[in-house]
Amino acid sequence: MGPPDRKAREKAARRQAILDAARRVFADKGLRAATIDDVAEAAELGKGTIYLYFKSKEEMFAALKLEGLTRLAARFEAAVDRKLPADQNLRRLCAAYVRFYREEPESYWVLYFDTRYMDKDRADEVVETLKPQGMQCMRIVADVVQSGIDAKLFSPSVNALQAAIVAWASISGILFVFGQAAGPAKVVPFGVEDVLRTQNELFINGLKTHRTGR
Amino acid sequence: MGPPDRKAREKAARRQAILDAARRVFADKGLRAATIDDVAEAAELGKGTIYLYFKSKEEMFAALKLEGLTRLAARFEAAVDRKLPADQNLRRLCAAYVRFYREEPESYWVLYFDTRYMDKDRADEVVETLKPQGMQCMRIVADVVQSGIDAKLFSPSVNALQAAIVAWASISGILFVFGQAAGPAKVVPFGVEDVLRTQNELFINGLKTHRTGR
Amino acid sequence: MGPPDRKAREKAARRQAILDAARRVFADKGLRAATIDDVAEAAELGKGTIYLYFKSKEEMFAALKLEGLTRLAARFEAAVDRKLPADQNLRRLCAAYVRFYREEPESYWVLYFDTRYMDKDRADEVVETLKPQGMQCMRIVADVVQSGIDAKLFSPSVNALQAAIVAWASISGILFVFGQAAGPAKVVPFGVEDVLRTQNELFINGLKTHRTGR
Amino acid sequence: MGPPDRKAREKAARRQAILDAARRVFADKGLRAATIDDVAEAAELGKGTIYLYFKSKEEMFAALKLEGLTRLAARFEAAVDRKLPADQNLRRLCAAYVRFYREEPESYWVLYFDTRYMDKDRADEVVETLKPQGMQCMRIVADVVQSGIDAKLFSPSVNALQAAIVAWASISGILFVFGQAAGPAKVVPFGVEDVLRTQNELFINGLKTHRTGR
DNA sequence: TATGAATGAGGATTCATTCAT
DNA sequence: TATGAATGAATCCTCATTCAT
Repeated sequence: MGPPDRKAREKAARRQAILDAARRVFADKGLRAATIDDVAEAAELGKGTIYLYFKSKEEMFAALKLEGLTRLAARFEAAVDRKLPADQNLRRLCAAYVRFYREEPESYWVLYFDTRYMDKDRADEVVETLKPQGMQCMRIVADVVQSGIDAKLFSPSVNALQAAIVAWASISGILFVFGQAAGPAKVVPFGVEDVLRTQNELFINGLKTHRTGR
Repeated sequence: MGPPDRKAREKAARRQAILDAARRVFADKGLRAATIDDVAEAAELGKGTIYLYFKSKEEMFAALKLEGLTRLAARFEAAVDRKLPADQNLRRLCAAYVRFYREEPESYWVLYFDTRYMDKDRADEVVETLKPQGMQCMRIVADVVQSGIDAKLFSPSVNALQAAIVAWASISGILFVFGQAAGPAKVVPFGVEDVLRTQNELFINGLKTHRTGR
Repeated sequence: MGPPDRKAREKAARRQAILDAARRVFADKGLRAATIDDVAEAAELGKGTIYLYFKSKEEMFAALKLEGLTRLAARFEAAVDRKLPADQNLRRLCAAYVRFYREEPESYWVLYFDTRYMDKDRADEVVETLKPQGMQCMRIVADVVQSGIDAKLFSPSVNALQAAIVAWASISGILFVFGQAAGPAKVVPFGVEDVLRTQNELFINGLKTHRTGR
Repeated sequence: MGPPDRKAREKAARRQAILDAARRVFADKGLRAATIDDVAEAAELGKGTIYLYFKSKEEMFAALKLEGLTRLAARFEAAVDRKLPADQNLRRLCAAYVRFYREEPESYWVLYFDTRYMDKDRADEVVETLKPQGMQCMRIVADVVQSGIDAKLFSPSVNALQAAIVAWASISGILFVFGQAAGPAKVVPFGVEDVLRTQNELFINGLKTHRTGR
């Protein structure tokens, strides 16, 4: 715990401060319009300093993605109560996701921003970094589903991990589609909450065993 | 049906040719990186000519969105066979969507591109233009769900239109999440088809009446 | 007076119609912002047609200049009444100029637009075209001054032509300076009419013989 | 004074260097044809750098206008010698203006460039900035006229400020009209100096009391 | 380590002019 | 003669990134 350690801690703190500033700026001006200058100003740092902590704007995005995913994982972790039945927990997970979306929308949006437009190499790097957190999120959901299967609440033919992905992607998709300024969701007379509730019930219901199989 | 008619037809054809070129360019270089110059070159036209047909890059995007939605609606229309049971039709609709995504991915991606980053006014305009087609897509799905309810295949407590949105957004979300170069979906050992099949079955199952309500 | 004559007359009329349209457009949108398209539309002609009558935008400007000068000369001609004393006539000329400025401001502005920025050759050509009309305007004023000298109303040491130029340029200068959106004249609490009246009286007074020479 | 002071001085110097380069470029290529690239090249700076010092091309023009006016005010200030009679001082002011025009014509021309074609808002801003300097120029001339009135050299019925404006606008007008590549002044056999001398004498003479008022 | 001035490639858009019909 | 679709050079401005201090 000598000086080099303190140095490292300070460096990490500064890096975090930049990420926080970036998130604020993106929330304000939108992902597209925000510039490095904006971030630097918000962080009360020189523009050049940003580049001491992030090789490029893209890397900053990647870091933000990772952070968002980490925050989401933490919310998921906190949402699950092992003493409750699986369907209850799924509802709680869904609610946790929605709160995440409501409370820090830019953390949500940054998850879906721009990855499709990175170079392949860059993208692969990012994926590599994101893998553990992404997996953890999936794991939490999958575990809940599995516990439901184990408790005979859900059909034994369900693949827990696949179901977790379906849940994740469905909810993400709904939030995404509703979050767009223009989008198919704008043409219907429902709010995002209504649709999410429906999705949740259909999903949970879908996991259960039916008298009449298909 | 004299010359003015031919003029109009030629104008429409040229416009269409530009849209086709644009779609190709976007598929090649990605939505973000593509420039008007690229489109002009692909269309074998001067840069200025593009502006005779589209007031701005944004308007071109809007046109592309509308076109994509129209194509998708047509595929949906063709996919439904009223003589089949509702669950079969839902599977066919899902398959149609996936084919759309496979066969003209850029038509899919352009639907979700950039709307969140437009000015509010511009976005509202675009929404207004897109509404009819968007509604039609939803309608087709909703009608199938309703027919399932009427046939007692699905639970009477289901709201057909909401279910349609859930289906739409879920599938869109899955495609979106899997289409990302980097994304949570990259961390799991399944292909998009597997997940879509699971989603489809869960969804259809979810619509059915259970012995045990929740 | 056969058909070729009619052709020529029609051509001239069309040309005039274009100039009229151009003047209207320039008055509407400002000299700078007006495009050939605007003129064509205002003239209810195709854009290409404009080029059948004017080799270039610049030539159209030159034609407009000539026309403006001709109109001004006509107003000057009409303003002078040989039976009145010279100072009266000078006031009438000044008033005629102001009316010109008030009633067709674009004719005024076009006189001063852009000439400084033409190629030397082009400018010389234009000057050559403008010379007769310009000279005529000067002549009218100079004749009035000369008549005042002859009538012993004005000092015999005055050079009539130079005085005419002074009058012309002074009034033009005042109108110009006051017509600017931003300009020194905007900082003073007088209207253009006040200043013109003052200029007029000072000028006329200046032409008269003083008891005390300088 | 420390480094921040030096920084500020350097920044101001660079800004000034850009303005100087701009003036040179405008003198070379004409106000219209000069581009930001030209200015950047002349200043031996990158194009982007210009935008660090001036928000837009228009702002650079405004700065140039202000600078020109300030230089002119300084020349006016220096030209007046309170110990001399008012008519002498008026001649000296006129001469100072002409020297300004001869020695830095682009400073003169930029004063009259483009203001008529700015947006109203932009123009108002510019006027606001220019007001103090513009007023000072007028003041200097008006004070001289007033001193002539006080000394009974000029008529007591003269309004000093209006007379100042007349003088200013008349001389500006003459310079403007003679400076045009094409213009009415090109048709007469006098040089600008002749005409200015005439204007000067007529003006001064006009200010004096006549035996015969009108 | 921190800075912010400098950079210049890049991109959207405009518009005078041409030319095939 | 009349047209208007096509053109592309020209221009302003942005912003991620570098680098000397």
